[in-house]
Amino acid sequence: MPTLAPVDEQLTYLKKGAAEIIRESELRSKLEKSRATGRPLRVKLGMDPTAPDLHLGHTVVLRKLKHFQDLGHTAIFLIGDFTGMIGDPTGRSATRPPLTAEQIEQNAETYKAQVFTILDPQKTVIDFNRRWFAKFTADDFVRLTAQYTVSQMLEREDFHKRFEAEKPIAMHELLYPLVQGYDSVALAADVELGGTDQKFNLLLGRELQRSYGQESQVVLTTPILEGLDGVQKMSKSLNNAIGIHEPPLEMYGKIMSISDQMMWRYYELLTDVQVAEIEKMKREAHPMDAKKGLARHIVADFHSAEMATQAGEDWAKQYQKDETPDVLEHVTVPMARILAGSGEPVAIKTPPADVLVLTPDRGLDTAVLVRVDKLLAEASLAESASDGGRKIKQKAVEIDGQPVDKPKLAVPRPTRPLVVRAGRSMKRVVIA
RNA sequence: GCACAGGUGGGUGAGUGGUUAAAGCCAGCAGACUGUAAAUCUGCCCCUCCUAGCGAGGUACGAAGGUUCGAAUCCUUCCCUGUGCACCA
Repeated sequence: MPTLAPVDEQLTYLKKGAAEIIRESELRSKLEKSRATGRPLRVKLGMDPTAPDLHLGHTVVLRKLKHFQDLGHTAIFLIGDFTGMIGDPTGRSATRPPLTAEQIEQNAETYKAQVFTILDPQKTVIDFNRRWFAKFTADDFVRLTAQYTVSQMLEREDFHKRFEAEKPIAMHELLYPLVQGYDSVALAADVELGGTDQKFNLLLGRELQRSYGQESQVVLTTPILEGLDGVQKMSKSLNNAIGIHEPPLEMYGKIMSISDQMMWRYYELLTDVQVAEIEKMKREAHPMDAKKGLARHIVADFHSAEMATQAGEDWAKQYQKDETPDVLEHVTVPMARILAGSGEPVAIKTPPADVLVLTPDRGLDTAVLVRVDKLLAEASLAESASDGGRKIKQKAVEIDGQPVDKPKLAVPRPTRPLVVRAGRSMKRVVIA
């Protein structure tokens, strides 16, 4: 194990981008002790394998774990396969069906892969809380629940609010923090990381450790990243998220669409750009250039520098110059699903008024008629055929650069790929 | 178990028998504008079909039945949530 860096240096590094550290003095003394003994700190970050697709919001805390890892401490990524089995009940209408063991395993695998886009696989300890909860007896459970009281539990803000508002609180929801807190006991964690929304749970871990005769962990929270709207937290279900596996151009474009104000927060929480440098850009750089820089940083992190550059060029083509990007998402649409009428080839020398004939096809004799609204729906450029029809009416659709104002399109055979644009999104569509 | 109060579109929240795919607001989408954005203005915002039209049909107000020419609106049963009471060998 290499010698750990001086404590002050470590602290500065770790404090950057942290929302709160409870308590900093304890972290300092833990760091000091660790440095003196050469024993790295055990740093825990837990996630439930319920939503297997990570987005940039999740990476904020992962990056913090990485920081600990960079300093030579032990990063423990805990997959809450037990807690995941219980099922997170926050959704109001339907109780989520409990995940099966297979789903959990599957999710855990995809989790690992995604987490390693940030963490160093060689140095990361992956653990599962099923490892200890599978052996938990009813006795153990009673002992665990006896460590805490209902009123203490109700201090938690969301429980409190729901209680006041006479909204339902399921029993197992109350159990959740206890179970999560016990993970820290089982792992003998020195530090636990989490979003600020996890504060209560993390603090509970401290108390439980004390109850079980351990030294309390230090809690370090990271801010919850706002999504593309700049207001609500980033979340897939709120449709304001940037997934870490999104294609470069899409990722780049989404970052470019955030507000100027939000971009600084993204700089702070999602890049390693120094604070001083960020401040300098705020004063001197053109917002658009700064934002392009941000987009390039982030795309490079999850793809590569080359792809980031390519995405930057393509983005400029699509949104600034109104050209077609070099790298475009492909999608194949089965002809049979989008046919208009019988699907019999028709003469297009004199096309009906509701049929669009693309310029290069003008001289052709026959073609098959397809419905543009369905084409959009099948290519995921519209939510449904109805939605596609609306977009056509709103003059949001272009095919090969030509505005579409008709419900049908003449497609000659053999078909060629078409560049279809619906509003902001654009795809290369192959009709097969 | 009993009583009371509730369950409306992605979210809020109107609507108590009939110009209603269901007000308003928020979110979302599209167009104009722009520096990508923000702000602003305009249109859209369940699905399907087509002759693409202020077209036709089908679904929709917890669920299922019923009353009625007609129900989100009335009745019945059921489900779910909350509160109070009861129960607690």
